[in-house]
Amino acid sequence: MNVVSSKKSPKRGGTKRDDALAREAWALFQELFFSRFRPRMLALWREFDLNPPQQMTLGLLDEPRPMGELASQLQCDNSNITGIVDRLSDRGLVERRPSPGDRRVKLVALTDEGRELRSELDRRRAIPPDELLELSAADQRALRDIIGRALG
Amino acid sequence: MNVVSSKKSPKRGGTKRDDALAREAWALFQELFFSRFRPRMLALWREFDLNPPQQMTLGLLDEPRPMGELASQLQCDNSNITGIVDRLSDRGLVERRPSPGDRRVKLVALTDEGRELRSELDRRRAIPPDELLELSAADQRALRDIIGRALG
DNA sequence: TATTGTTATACTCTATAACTATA
DNA sequence: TATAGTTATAGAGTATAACAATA
Repeated sequence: MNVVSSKKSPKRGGTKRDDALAREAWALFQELFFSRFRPRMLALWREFDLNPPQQMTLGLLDEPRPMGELASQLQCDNSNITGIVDRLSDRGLVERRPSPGDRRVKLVALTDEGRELRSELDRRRAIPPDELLELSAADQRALRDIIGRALG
Repeated sequence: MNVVSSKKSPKRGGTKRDDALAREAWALFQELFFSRFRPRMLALWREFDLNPPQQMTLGLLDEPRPMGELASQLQCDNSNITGIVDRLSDRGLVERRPSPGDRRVKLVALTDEGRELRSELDRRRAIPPDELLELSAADQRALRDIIGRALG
């Protein structure tokens, strides 16, 4: 993942294509994520015996959601969700419910057990990695504010 | 992925567990990655007909590497690499070579075609997302510097 | 004996197409 | 006719265990 651009900005600054700074920031962002944060996340999910789509599905179930909405959030076909929800359901973490308005729709909801697991997962997910904890308070604040602006 | 902590810092500041800023930064970092950057990456990989492990494997092949090293970088079992490399090899993107020092070891190397695809992939991966391009130059610079410090 | 990579097996994810029950 | 979810099928990722070749 060594995609750091070493290109320098042009002599006449402020032009339309002067994206050298953004390229450097993006390269470092990717390196930080893939080399440090991603392995940590995978380990956490494994600890809860969840693979990525299962983890993502639980993460979406703040409230009951239709199968189709889960599919679009997971960027996969409707048919995949059937199996994913089947397996979470076999573990007693989620259940299917009828939808009041449309009898074709099934809502997926957390069970009590699923809610417990999801809470513990949220608690653990919210703990910042050492790389962020070791930054100065000023850096932490600036990072928070900049990412907030990036999110619009 | 709504894991933003709303906890405020304690009255007597500077204590050991005062990590509220880091928690906020981390929550926003995760939201930015999962809701904006990850879908973009998946789309790019799909454009090249690569799934995540294949994309990761090509990304590691700056130079020829033993199967076992690929396995440890991908955090999967040795046996999985056999199939992943088989399929990349069937597409003519990589090849197995003997290792000079140890006849048990096989080195995986990019073919010419693999090198071309990998270069194009790197070029596309290096293009910053709009969320970063639209930040002010000051924010881009600060982000680059802070992430650089986080990486140590 | 230990290690590298493969094979065999089983389970899960993923996409496509055909099907059902609703709308 | 169109839509939501399922089933059937096939290809790919993943883990475990057993294995061959080599160290």
